[in-house]
Amino acid sequence: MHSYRTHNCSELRETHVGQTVRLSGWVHRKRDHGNLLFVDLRDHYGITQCVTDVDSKAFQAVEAVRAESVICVTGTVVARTEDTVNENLPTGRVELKIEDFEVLSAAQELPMPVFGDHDYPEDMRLRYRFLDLRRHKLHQNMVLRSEIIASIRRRMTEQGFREYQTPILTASSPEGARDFLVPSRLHPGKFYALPQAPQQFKQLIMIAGFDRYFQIAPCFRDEDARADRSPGEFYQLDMEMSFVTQDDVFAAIEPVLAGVFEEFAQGRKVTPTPFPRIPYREAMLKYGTDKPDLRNPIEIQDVTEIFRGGGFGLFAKLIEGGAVVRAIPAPGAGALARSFFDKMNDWARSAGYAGLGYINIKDGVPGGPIAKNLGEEKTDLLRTQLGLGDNDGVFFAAGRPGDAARLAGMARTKVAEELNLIETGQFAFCWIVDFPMYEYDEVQKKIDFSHNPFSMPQGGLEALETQDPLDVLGYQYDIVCNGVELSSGAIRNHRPEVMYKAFEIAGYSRQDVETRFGGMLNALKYGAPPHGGIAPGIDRIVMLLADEPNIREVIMFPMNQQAQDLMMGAPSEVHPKQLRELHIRVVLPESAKA
RNA sequence: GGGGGUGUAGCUCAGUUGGUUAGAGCGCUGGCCUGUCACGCCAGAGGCCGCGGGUUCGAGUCCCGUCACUCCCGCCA
Repeated sequence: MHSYRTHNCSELRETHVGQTVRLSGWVHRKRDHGNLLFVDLRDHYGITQCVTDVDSKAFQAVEAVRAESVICVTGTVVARTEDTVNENLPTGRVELKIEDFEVLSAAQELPMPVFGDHDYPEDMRLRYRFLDLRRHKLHQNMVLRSEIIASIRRRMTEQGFREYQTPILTASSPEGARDFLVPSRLHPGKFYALPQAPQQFKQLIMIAGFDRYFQIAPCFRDEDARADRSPGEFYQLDMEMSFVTQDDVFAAIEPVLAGVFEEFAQGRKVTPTPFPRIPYREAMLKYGTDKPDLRNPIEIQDVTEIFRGGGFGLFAKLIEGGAVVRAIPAPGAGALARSFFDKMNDWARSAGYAGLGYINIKDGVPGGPIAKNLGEEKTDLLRTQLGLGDNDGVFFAAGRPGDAARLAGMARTKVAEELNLIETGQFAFCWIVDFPMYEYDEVQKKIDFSHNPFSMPQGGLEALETQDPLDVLGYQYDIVCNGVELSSGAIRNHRPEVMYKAFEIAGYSRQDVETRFGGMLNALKYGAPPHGGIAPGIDRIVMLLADEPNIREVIMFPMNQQAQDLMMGAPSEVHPKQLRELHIRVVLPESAKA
């Protein structure tokens, strides 16, 4: 007989009755009746009930073992009587009568029970991650993550993509996020950087003629965390392809994403391909964001012209100064108490905005200060344009176009949440396309890239030379699911003369471009295929499919919000000898010295 | 760097307008229990009320500061 097990803890059935078997696993739960004792034995696969009584020589030892100890039990599989069958367990029609018992590894008293579905403080869960990972939900999330990644690999490979590895130690890139730096021992004073993404490498792979690349790629960015953004490191399905247009990239990645989501949807609906494509400017107007949640049925409309020169003085005056007014319909809210509208206004003010105006229509009669001052005729115009019913409400966000759109977008989400309008149980995908190449940087008072500077401008060199830079669009796209930005992508700029011009508009000289991106630029001068790609975030895909609100729930060993690994104790101080080897001297900030 | 929330037993939480001895459930320890599967019953141990200062006759409760965790803004081409 095998030293540890003949079966796993999810295998035994009535067909095994009478056999002598051996199981190993963790003591999930004990139920001690004094002279009769049940042990739920758990492993990765499942749970099997083991039983012993006072007549057994193993009884005392089993009674003494603590939960989460690892044990090995040998005994006979017996059928349970009809009244003691547990239909909730796949193994619930049988149990193991313990004849031999061994403790393979005793557990101390637990800081955090594994059994049950209690909530525990996150710092404790992270410090004892190995215990938390034993718990069913988290354990299943990790299995799901593995299956999703396997499915992605299969789907990419079936489409002719090949997986290639790219360096982890590379050069610091001058654009983008803060780099993690690694000091060089052999080259005093010089540093490697961990890749923020394999962006330049995958373009070089295309230039090297490999045609279709993908990688489940680790990416490192030294930026602050969010609930959907783990600090430090994350994974992307990084992909790139040659001789393609934007539509070709969509056609390649859509079936992979749709396929993976359908495979793991468990009854939830998935947007059929092709996914809707929404131009950036339309998204900003209708949804107030470039990552709209299309499960939310509310659409924002511009109502500036109705308020222009009208009876509601505050808005009319703002409009004179260049402001716009955006309307956010709130279906059915008109019948709600005034406190609902006041609460929304308070919420907007607490978010740092001047406030949120409203009209509440009750039994066909518009109420509130805006309706009163605007007058009946214009209020009717609003009702017609927005299609408001007899008991609907509407909120107004007024301000500079960017601010008004942002507030309207947040209000759209807030209203839908408050009114319970978001249709759950589905994955609503869309592409956001036609991002502008440039935007005006109010702080630096100059034109700057709004997204990826390596994207190909629509219209190419001619567009850059003849159009207002702020009107130039890029072959640049995002894919969004349920309001979560899964990825940005682009058709790349593979022509050096277009790149020089694109950077010139943003204020970079030829010399600047060569200094900063010499390697890439050089490669483009020796025959580069037109190419493009995208890099959907793996962690966020798993988060959506696992229906988890926090990215740490789908990462095996995550860091906390302060980018610390509480289990391993990272980051940590190092021995002075290590610093000397690396030619590093630590200069602490004043605040850390005390 | 900034704003919000939380911090009471190992864990989850309650604790009234400031009032005498800070409670419950789970877990832990001991006892009883031969069909449980959230087993049950009895008893017990376990508290710098995050930390520091202040107001007060009196602070878990009020004020100021600080620390930790978390959510958000900035940041993330």
